[in-house]
Amino acid sequence: MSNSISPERRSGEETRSQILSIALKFFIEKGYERTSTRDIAEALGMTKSSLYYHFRNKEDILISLIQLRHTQLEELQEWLENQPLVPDLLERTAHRWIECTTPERLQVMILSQANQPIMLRLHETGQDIRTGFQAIIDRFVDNNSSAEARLLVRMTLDTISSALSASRGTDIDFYEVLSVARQTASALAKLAVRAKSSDHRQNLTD
Amino acid sequence: MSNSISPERRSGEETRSQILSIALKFFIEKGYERTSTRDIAEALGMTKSSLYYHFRNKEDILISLIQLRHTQLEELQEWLENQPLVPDLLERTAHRWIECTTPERLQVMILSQANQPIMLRLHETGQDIRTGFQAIIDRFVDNNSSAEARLLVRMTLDTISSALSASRGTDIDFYEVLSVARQTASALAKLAVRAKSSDHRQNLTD
DNA sequence: GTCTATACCCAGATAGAC
DNA sequence: GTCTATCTGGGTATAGAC
Repeated sequence: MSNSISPERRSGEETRSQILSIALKFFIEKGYERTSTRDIAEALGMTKSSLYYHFRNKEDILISLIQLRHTQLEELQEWLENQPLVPDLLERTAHRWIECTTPERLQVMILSQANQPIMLRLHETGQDIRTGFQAIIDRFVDNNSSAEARLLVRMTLDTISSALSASRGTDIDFYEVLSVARQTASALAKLAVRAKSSDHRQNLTD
Repeated sequence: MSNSISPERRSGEETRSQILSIALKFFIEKGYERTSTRDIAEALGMTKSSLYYHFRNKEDILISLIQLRHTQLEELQEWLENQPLVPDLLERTAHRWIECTTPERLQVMILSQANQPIMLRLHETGQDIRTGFQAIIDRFVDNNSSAEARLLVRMTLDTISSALSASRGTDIDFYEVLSVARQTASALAKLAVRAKSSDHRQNLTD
């Protein structure tokens, strides 16, 4: 994580993670578009063309950062598959997702929120977190569910994002964001479950 | 709002709003960074340098679009000043804010969410919506309030954003987003009021 | 395998003619 | 109010040094 440049040659993997680390720092500070490959390269004591040995292009660096979250999503998916579908499962799933959020992960979430055009392109090729979420959401809603119920389930699992984005520009810290995310997840889970059961009643009378 | 280009000379204000209208369309479709000034200019049958007569730079176009929302925020502020501080005022304020949201406003919200580095810079100079929100939030919380209570109030007023961002990439429509925003605003308002009164009890025992 | 030099293209922006 | 010409700087491709 150090900025100092070792005079000796770097090894491949190490250089790669140094690039990612510096890039995350710049992307958060100045934004992706306003960070030039030159900024990143110079901070590491190399030229910008060297970056192109490790990454296909600038966007590839951003995507690599964003995809660091995938492992935890897969773990959540795996855990969820083995759980029985009880009424409070949605709330427990949301809390589990919040629990495994580290400060580094929050920074990556900020990055994702700030670069939605790129997230959109990732979404089109099915490589984004949101697509991974879909599998989880499908556990809770089906084709008969109303749009409202589907949206409420998604929002229940997305309270970290909401809390994070509401906290932007304030002095509210990491733990308070997570605490509020937990509280709102519980409240929204109740709404979602209620919407779903009202869908069910609706369908019976059809 | 028409795309067709009139052969005769345009008048100043008219050209300006034509530029804004086309720019909004491109920024939503392709994103701000991937829209070139050339795209905008050619769609209007002019050259890119002509744009610089009407706007200082490309960012100025985006900022002008985003600030179209300000009027409604001021109206909300004015209304709120004349309301007595009763327990359900937060919920009613949130609903009122949701009620005055048009489809065009939602598009501008998508723009704001997608361009957070620019929003951040606007925030630093106090020109953004979030700063305007602060005055409203101050009506509900004071310096004694916990960070959690402050964040919950902010989230209560921000449910359109949350619902909108959760609906991205789905086929959920405008009215469903607003309906869910209303439901979650009511649930969050209750959490916020509860957090505030628990702060109060806390302060009494200090 | 790791990195540099260099050249290219395109986008944003400016100056000044009409 | 709009144009042409031009500048600057960033991302990219490639050849080749170590």
